[in-house]
Amino acid sequence: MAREPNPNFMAGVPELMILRLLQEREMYGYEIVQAIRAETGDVVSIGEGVAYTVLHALEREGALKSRRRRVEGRSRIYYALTQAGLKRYQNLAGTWLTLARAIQTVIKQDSFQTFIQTFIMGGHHAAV
Amino acid sequence: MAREPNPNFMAGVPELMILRLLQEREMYGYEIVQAIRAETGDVVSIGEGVAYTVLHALEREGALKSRRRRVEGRSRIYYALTQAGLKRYQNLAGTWLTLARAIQTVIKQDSFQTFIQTFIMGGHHAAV
DNA sequence: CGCTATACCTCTAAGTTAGAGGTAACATAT
DNA sequence: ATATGTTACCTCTAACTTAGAGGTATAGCG
Repeated sequence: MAREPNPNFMAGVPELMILRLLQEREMYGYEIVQAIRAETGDVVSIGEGVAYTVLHALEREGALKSRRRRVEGRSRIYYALTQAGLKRYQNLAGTWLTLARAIQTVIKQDSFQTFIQTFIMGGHHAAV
Repeated sequence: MAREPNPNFMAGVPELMILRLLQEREMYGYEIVQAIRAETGDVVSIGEGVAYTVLHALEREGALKSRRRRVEGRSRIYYALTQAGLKRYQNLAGTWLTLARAIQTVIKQDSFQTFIQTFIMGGHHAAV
């Protein structure tokens, strides 16, 4: 039960990513976790525990609805966006775009340091 | 003691913003809170409680050092980055740039919805 | 049969944040 | 002098998010 110092770089990102995916098509938990990694090139990687927690919370709040399906002999719980869920995604996405822009602007003001980060030190990974 | 549902859109943003400012010059808590609002055009607005909590934590961890100064008859506690603090800022900034870029890319894939958010619904504000 | 991958789930510890609350000094206006 | 407002510091709690460990069960393959 040794716990890392936990950087905890962000909040709401898992939810945002999940809503983003479900806005396109119905998906199941396990699939969502893999898809987020694939979509962001591993920049964002959420654990299964977080994924299911978020999915359950969103369903409880009416943003998602689920149905059990048997596909290729496997039992899966597919989640789909409700109208409320779509609205929630649009709000979250809007807020994040604004925030992401603001942060980039502010941080990039030290261009020397950005140069180093981007071209010399290379990429970064955020374990969500 | 009525509590809002707490959107809690992000984590680490207050720390990032504070380090960013102190990387330029020595500042005091109250000043930092105003500066963040000004710098981001109110997109990011951290409460005093959060600001002082973060400042104290960062000092405890050796990322900042403080000194009490009397300026214009007012007693202020000025915080400055240490070497460790600078390093910490550079790491955090790098991670956030990458994250912000990834999120923007992913979200902007639904361009219709982005169009609406950006040009029709207008800006968003995030209370951190 | 044992192994791996799929697929679901729960729990705890640690962390962040909002917001309410509080103190004190100074500045200006009444 | 007193009131009000601003500056400037601080603490506390409740709510929430997250990481990570742990657990179950089924399917497919060698």
